[in-house]
Amino acid sequence: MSWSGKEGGRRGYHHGNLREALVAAALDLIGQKGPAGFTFAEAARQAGVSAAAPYRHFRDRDALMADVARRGFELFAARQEAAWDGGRPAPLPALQRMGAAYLAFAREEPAYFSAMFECGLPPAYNRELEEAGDRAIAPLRTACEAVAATLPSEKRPPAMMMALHIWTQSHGIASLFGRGDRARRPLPMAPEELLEAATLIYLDGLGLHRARPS
Amino acid sequence: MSWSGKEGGRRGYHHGNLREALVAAALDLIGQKGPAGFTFAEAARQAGVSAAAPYRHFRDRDALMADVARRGFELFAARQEAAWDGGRPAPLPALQRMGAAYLAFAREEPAYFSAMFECGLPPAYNRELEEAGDRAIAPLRTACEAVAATLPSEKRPPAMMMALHIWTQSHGIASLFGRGDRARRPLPMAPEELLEAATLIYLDGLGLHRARPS
DNA sequence: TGTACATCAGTGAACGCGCGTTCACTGATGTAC
DNA sequence: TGTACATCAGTGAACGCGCGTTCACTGATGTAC
Repeated sequence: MSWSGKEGGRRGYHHGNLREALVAAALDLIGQKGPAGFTFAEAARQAGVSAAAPYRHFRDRDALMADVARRGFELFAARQEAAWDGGRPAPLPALQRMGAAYLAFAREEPAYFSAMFECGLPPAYNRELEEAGDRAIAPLRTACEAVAATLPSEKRPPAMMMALHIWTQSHGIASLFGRGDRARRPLPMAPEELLEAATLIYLDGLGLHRARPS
Repeated sequence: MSWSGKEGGRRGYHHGNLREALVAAALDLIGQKGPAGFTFAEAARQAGVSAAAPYRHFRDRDALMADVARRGFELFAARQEAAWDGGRPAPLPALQRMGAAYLAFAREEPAYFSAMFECGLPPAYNRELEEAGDRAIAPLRTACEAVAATLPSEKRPPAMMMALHIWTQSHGIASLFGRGDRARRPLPMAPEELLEAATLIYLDGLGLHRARPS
């Protein structure tokens, strides 16, 4: 990332990759001070350009924020997809991996996480953001369909409801106890354990029979 | 609330109840523009005093924010307590009422809700805030103990784990889909239904036998 | 009941600051011929 | 290969603004006697 500005990567009058550098700077600032403590001017400074330069690439601060959030959703979706890994070796452990991946994302990418969920912009700020947000839940939905298919058909729940249940459960744990920034609350156990137990109990309630650890 | 300033409630040189008026103004501003869009100066203006006056009552902006959050936790705890209502007529429906109360709080008091969970202050900003936050989960813990007591003792889960599962599930639904402000996401059903279904399935998974609506 | 006085909760002016945004401009790039 | 030129991505100075915070101050309150 020689264009991020911090390493003095300017190559002359033209920056070369200012758009990317601004995103990197925004991410860095959001990570340090939260979504509220990030300003257009400081992102420019960190990228090594004048305060007017960002206007060539983003309409305003919100537009940059939305782009960061959009990228966050894309990255998140890719991580979820990777965790699912086609449901190998079996849907249940793969689904559990997705839960762990959710928490890992919140911990390791707190800047993306808060841009996605706590930046104050409406989820439908623009079409790109809205669609990225929708796409981000798709892998979980797919996974829930596969898990639901292993249930007896007469008590098979709607996959979308399952996905929403697991999504909101993961999100609640991540945003209260699993985040990587200073808003994290103390918890007498690992967030991963809390989520894994919740998911197992939930799936039990759906009739998924399995060996339960005593 | 004649002291809130908006109705011109000043009674003379001394405000009379500036502390409360500042809290009311903060709440109003947070509700309108989110935690980030609330400033000390504007709270003073809304309370009808000079910008220097708030310093007689709060060390700085964060201290006022923390006080709003603390009051939010107190109010929330009272609402949860009321919803539980001693577990009448039975623990399960009373627990369900608490879930509904969680969502109702998020919807009806979005300003308190975001001050409590999204203001950017650490949960242990000061002792008062930390303790109020801890007290806020107590009613749910009590409820979970009562529900757990109805389970066969050999598979009775730790009440604290149950409470954390239900808390985080409620919180995830509330903060993604159930909030009363513009950060709310669309959902193809009522958040209350989503939460109620999740709780029933979860309790089923814990072995709580009940008539399941087909 | 009246007066003196300590205490307190406000004022308002001032300060430095950083932000967002606009503007005419200019240096660099790349393309047509 | 060289030159002219259009386009583009930057500059830097300027603007108005609102914020946070400090300061010496002053008006109101309430209490002791």
